[in-house]
Amino acid sequence: MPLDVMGLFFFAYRDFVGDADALLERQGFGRAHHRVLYFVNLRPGMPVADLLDILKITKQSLARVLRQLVDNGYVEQKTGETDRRQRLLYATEKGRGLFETLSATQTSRIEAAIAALPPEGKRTVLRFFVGMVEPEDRGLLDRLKLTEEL
Amino acid sequence: MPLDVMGLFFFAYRDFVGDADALLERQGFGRAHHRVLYFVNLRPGMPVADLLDILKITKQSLARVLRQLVDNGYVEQKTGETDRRQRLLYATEKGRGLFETLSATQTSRIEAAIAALPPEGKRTVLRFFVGMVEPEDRGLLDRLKLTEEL
DNA sequence: AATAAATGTCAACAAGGCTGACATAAATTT
DNA sequence: AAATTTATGTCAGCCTTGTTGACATTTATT
Repeated sequence: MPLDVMGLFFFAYRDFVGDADALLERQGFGRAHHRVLYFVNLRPGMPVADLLDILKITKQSLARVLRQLVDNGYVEQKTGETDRRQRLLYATEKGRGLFETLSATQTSRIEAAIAALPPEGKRTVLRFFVGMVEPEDRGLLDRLKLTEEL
Repeated sequence: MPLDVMGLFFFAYRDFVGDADALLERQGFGRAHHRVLYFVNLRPGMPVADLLDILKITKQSLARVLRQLVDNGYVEQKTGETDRRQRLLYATEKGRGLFETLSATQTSRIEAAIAALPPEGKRTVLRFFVGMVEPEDRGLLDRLKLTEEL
């Protein structure tokens, strides 16, 4: 059993998400807000349904977090042009700023970890991650343009 | 910004921990119970303080989860021999069985992901994980013997 | 004998998951 | 045109698993 992979995966993720926690708390936000900010920054104009699919949470859970982000001016919703039922999500200038602040420590942690690897290290790690994702969701990774280095 | 690493890390961890969720629910347990089972299986005889340090949660949070595991016969506590204040944690036969059931799908997912990598792939991934962990906790990884393949 | 350490316990609270029910506007189908 | 489906929102209540603070017990250390 690859117990070492399981354990190190746990520790690595624990410290990866922990980076932003102190900063988030100052805004009265939590990890759920961070995840939304990440995806809204990554692909501006994403409809609510896509975000639900990605986060694999219920619309009621998302609604709570999203409302706080909208009310505080970090995210804005625009009616879709082709389908006017959709609410497309965009980070505001303020939202992009917060996301960059939250990402700063995560970025240096990731870059340092990759810099210590052999030449093809980053590609190998990314391929491992893709391999861990449910096959039916791998197309989503492509659509989000997360697999362009592979 | 290594946005791709952040995103793929999220998806990979989401599906990794998701594997056990359905099985856990049948026992009335959650992810917190799984984490405890993992470490107690990995290093039997671990004192409570070490587990608190690893999980980075409060003793009150751990106590609730631990009590359920003990009450249901998955974990047992033995008084430490050298220091009789300690309660050393051991998985029972039942606890080891549940852990193996929970790990089965995770194990195949990990092994498939690694099999698709180049020869040194597993080492590279493990080194990345270690690099993501807080330097002050890397000694703990060694003590848990999670870094033996490196 | 006094203090510190390892653990447990009670109580109250918060974040962020969940379900179920219902509402509205816009698109699609019949 | 009417009926249905889709995308989204909202209200209400529940659960797990985090949190803090206070206090108790047993054992080790000073």
